[in-house]
Amino acid sequence: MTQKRIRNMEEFAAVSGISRPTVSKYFNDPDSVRRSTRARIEKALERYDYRPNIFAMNQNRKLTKNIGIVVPFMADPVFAEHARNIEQRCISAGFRPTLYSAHGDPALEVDILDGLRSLKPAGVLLAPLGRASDQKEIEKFCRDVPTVLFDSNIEGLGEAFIGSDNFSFVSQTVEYLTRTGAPPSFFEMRTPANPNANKRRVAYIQMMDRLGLEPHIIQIEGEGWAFEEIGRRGALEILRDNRLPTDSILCSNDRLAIGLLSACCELGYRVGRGPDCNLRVASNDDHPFARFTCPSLTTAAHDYDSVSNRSVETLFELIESGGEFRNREETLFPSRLVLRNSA
Amino acid sequence: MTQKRIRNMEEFAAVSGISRPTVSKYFNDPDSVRRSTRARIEKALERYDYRPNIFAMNQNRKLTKNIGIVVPFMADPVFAEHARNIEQRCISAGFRPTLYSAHGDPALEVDILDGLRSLKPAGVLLAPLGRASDQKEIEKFCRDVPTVLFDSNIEGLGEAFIGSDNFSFVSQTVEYLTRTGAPPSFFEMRTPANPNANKRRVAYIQMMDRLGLEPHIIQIEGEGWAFEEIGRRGALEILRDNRLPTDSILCSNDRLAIGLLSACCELGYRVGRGPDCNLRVASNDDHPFARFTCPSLTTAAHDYDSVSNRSVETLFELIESGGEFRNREETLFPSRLVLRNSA
DNA sequence: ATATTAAATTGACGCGCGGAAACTTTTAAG
DNA sequence: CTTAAAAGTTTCCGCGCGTCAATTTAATAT
Repeated sequence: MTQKRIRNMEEFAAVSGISRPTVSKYFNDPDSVRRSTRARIEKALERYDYRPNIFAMNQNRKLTKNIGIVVPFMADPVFAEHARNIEQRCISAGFRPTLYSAHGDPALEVDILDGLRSLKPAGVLLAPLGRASDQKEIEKFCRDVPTVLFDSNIEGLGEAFIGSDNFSFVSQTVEYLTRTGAPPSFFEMRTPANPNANKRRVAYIQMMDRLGLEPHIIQIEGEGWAFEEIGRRGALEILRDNRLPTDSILCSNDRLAIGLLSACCELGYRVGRGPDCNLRVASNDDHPFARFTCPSLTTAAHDYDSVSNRSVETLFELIESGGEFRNREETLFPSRLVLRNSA
Repeated sequence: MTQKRIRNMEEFAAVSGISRPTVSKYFNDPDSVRRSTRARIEKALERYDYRPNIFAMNQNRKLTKNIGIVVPFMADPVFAEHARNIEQRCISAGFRPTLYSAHGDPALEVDILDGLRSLKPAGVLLAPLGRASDQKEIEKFCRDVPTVLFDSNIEGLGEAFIGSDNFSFVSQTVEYLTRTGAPPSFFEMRTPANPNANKRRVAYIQMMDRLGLEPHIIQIEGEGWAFEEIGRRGALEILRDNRLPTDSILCSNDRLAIGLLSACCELGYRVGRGPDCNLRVASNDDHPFARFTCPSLTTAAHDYDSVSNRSVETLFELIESGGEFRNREETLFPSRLVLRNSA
């Protein structure tokens, strides 16, 4: 089938009967050449499996087709899902996405951005670690590379932010819990890694005020990204010491809730809204595993698809408009309450 | 601090007082130059933040410092953990790892390998999808690129395989369950995506035979990588139809077990080894969430660290020995039984 | 048919680096 | 102090492609 191996664009241009500069144009943008020549090139492409040397391509190009996707913690399935969505969309748009995880480590996050810079990416989608992030370094990076932040906002960084509306989350869960039973305490880490956590606490207080109820916040200790274990340990203490004012608890996020449910299980608490239950647990995120906890977790769901879709769209707009927006827009998507069995 | 921006290696060589070819040697291998010159270069490196153009570097080099890491499904925290380990080790060895997930899609797996090929990687660590993988394409890839398989073996593919000893898993869980109670049924997918699943079934039968017990295999329907949901649906049927010969069940893997526990919770089964329990559930893998299920999951744990460490070491050996081994070795690590509360 | 415009060709240069050859300097060994 | 080996320097070429200017060819309009 393949008569001879094509070594470079020169040779490929020869066998396709088109000049090399035109072939080069084609690979940069297939629509930039006439339909007839495009057809000829693609016919040749079928017979000879040539692809331009990616290193030589990117060497001189001002802008590559590379896109960096950086998430804070890949072992969290939420980010794996986001990554999958974003990756696919980038690929279909003709870009070359590369996925990175900071694995919860701010130094690694900086290293990733550093390495990314030398890939001359057309743009970067960054879900930062948050509080732990080295903001100065990220700011430096954003000056050099068109960057869209998602999931976790850092004021002023990046050309845009796309995330979820934390108030929408907490207001719905608080409203539901108070309407159907006792008002909830708020269960969170004392020093949360993620800025969304702070907004959720504020939203909780605001909602309780609005309902004329006394907010009650339980802050547990723990550093790092092992939220389940932190939630479990914290919950064991809380439950043993009987520090809950009511039978209702709202977790800042699902991973903490998973840990809390695990603690409930250990201590023999019955979680749910049945008459024989002694605790109601709700949470925020709709983690992929929230469906499979015991009992299944009532939670406010991210609009994952919208967030990742809009993130990608925004990045494309950013790239097309030369890497800068006039003003930094923050897009927030509301949540959807998912009623399951835990509350 | 930085007097002027360094544009290329030529300029950097000038300011460091070393000739360009020597500087080039340094960047290929810092130990290949004299200590004194290395010191001079690194002193210059502190004052000027120059780094060689990665595209120009890789263009002519026969072998790059790139390493590809391909996992079948990143939303499975097991692979996220593996990836983290492997990434770090590659970086400290001076390589440039890039992480890819096939997201359960065989076509994407092939695309990833295809894209990887054009990165001229020094080597690739591949955890294949398994049954669904396009074996011919993977074979082609392995001919071009030094590849080490891990986690999931495909007979004859890659220069080596590093994984876990499935017999070690199942023998321990079966032995434990039979020693402490009724012999277990084996709960698995009828068409498992992963080849380890088949080996586990065989091991189960073998162990039951050895103990003079009748094996009982429950095969549930379901395609894809949403194991938890598949396990849950399957378990709901099994439990409703009362198709369990004993009160003991061994799941092929933890993700199925998580689904099964979820079903148990829904149907009000009490899982555990207490006198008031009506089901014992054990499993294999020690998934990061196995600690947090209700009840916590008794399972045979992968020696994750050993597998990922040995995989990386093997790949490095492979790279140093020119990309080929005399014979394909398969290294299997035994499991460790983790007793928790589900059995 | 001719004028106009769009697209392709020709020929050439440059990107930043790897690598080789021939030569010079430094280092270590006797 | 001599000598050979090791390391560094100079000079050059090539990698594969982007890109540009000048030119020719093809498509579209008048």
